[in-house]
Amino acid sequence: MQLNYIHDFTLNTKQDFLAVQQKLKRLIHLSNAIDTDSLQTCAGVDLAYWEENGESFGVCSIIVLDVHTKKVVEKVHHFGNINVPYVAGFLAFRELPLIVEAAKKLTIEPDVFLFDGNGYLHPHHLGIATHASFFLNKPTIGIAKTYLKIKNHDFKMPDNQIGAYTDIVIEGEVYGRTLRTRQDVKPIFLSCGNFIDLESSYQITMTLINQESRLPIPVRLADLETHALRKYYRD
DNA sequence: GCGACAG
DNA sequence: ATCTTGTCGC
Repeated sequence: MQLNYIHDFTLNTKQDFLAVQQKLKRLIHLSNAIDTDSLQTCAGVDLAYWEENGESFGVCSIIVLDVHTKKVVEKVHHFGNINVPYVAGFLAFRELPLIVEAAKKLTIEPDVFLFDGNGYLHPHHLGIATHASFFLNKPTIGIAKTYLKIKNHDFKMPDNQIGAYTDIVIEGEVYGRTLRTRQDVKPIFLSCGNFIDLESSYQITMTLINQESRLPIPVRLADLETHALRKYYRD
């Protein structure tokens, strides 16, 4: 599978993007069970944006954590131009160029990557987490803060208890789950990225939750880091 | 024309 | 995502 398209500016129409998603869709594998105890490291990925002289810039941060000590073991980032506009359903085409470059700077090869955005929970099962797996060749998990409505299907609110969830089933297929990671806090929307099953994704996500945020630690830290980096690059 | 719309 | 002040609560 040729993946250099991510830097090809001729691939910028919705039809082109759709064609790519349809092809990659066949290569998704969600039956792989991964035991949390067998993991060593996991990474969180996020981006921040800003405008300067009418140009769009972005910075991607990847934070790698030791799963068991919860300590940061590596931190990389990549800053650059943003050329693709945000269109719901096509987020990956906008964010992947910076993500791929940032990932190249990693010396550690994380066992799993957690993304700020959907994975399989997507109209074509190709949210950012799933799409990115084909570049990283590693298991990925999607963590979205708001719900992306698919086929007019609404999500069912889980109980107000840590770990409670309701699966998002659309036309008989499980797309992901609405997950309460903290009590009295809005749920997150979890879905497989690729090369991992939903149950493992759930276990890993819950293992990475602390009192600081409803988001798993690596994603939260990457979010904070991108804001700090933006402040740095702006000045 | 109007509303929806991951980040 | 980003632009932004105050404000409620632990």
